[in-house]
Amino acid sequence: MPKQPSTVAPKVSTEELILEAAQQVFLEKGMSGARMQEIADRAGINKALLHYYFRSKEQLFKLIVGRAVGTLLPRMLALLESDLELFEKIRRVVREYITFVSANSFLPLFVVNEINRNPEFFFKSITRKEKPRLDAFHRQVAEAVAEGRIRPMASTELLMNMMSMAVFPFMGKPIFQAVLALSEADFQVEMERRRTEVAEFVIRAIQA
Amino acid sequence: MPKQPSTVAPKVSTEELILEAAQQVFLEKGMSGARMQEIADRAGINKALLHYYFRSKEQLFKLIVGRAVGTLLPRMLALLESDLELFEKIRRVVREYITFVSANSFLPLFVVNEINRNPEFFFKSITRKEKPRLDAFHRQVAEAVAEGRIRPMASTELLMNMMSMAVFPFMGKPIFQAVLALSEADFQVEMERRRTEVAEFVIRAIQA
DNA sequence: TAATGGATTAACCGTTTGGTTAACTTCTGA
DNA sequence: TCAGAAGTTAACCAAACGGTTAATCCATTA
Repeated sequence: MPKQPSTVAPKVSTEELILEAAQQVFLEKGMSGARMQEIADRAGINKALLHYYFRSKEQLFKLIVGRAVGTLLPRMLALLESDLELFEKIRRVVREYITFVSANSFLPLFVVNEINRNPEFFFKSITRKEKPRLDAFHRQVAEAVAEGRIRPMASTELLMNMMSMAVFPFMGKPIFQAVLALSEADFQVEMERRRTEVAEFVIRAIQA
Repeated sequence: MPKQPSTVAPKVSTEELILEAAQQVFLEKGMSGARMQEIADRAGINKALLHYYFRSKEQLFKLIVGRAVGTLLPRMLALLESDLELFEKIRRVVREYITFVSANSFLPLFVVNEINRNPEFFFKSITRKEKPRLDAFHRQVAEAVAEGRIRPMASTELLMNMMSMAVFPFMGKPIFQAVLALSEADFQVEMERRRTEVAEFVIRAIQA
């Protein structure tokens, strides 16, 4: 038998331990700031064992980046391409994205950083699978404009606005906290409110 | 005489050369990714001379961060605290911010990174000068709400939305380019449009 | 139970990196 | 004109770092 989960120790595999530790360290410090020794320490293993499982720092890093991008982008694209009614879609997209980012607040900055630092790698890794065409979303917006349900507006602009308002406050959290004098609790309350308010803000801005 | 600008060589001071080179390298690679040797090379000088002017990498880095934060934040706060009429203020803030970030597109990501990596240092460095109270802006929004000129809306939310839409598209540029299939020229056209459109988007969303 | 192969470790290695030293050059002012 | 200060350099150093080696541990199985 390949696994015999003891009743006392949950016994997480060493590989998972490493990946978890690597994710922590890379998200906190970035590629160049991360240290293989620290990853080993947090995983509770030897540094040599790290190279035994993942040949090099770069390989391990690319794996973590792939995981991070893979949990952020598909989530967004799938909802945008669903066949929900436009306003309902806006509400769902904003709500789900803010909820997810709330629980993974270091992820967006990490992903944005790495994609800016190494765009070619990113381009390849997403076009390798299916090219993320937002045809349905573009069409949906164009139709809503044509039917006069919303004001003339490019779907690209709409998308940028939604995503910006959903994600950026988490990246700029310390800045907003300082400038707006928000405590930790204040900030969380604010983000909780945005979960619904951002969508309504967008809808008011676009409806005819 | 302290300076005798030759007619042939403009003769930039070594210190400025270093700061310029350091800014380039730090913005591109971050603190841990930057190399003192590369900064020296780009400044066209010896590495020892770098330490002669700026004792350590950390000191040089803090200087660059200070300069970066100092060119981003005051610009925003001053306009927000000016006594322009609210809608006009929104138009001006968005326009000026997008224009500035267009010309310094690496700066926001750098600043956001560093502030997240080292929030205490940032908090100190801005509260040391005058504390950035946005009293005028908060009051202005509250009044506009009371007078029924705009819908009930917290000024914090309004500020976050404006700033997010102005800044984030530049940080997420490669992502948006990939997902929306935008060429370099397409992207620039889009940003040019946003220079005015974002403000109108905000105004439509908030007006009663 | 002995052999096999994967898992794990301590010790080590070569390179890179931030920083220093000591000497040399250039500038400045008395 | 010349002495001292400021500017600049090549060579060097110790620490940190990613990565390797060779030996040991340990579970499986024949």
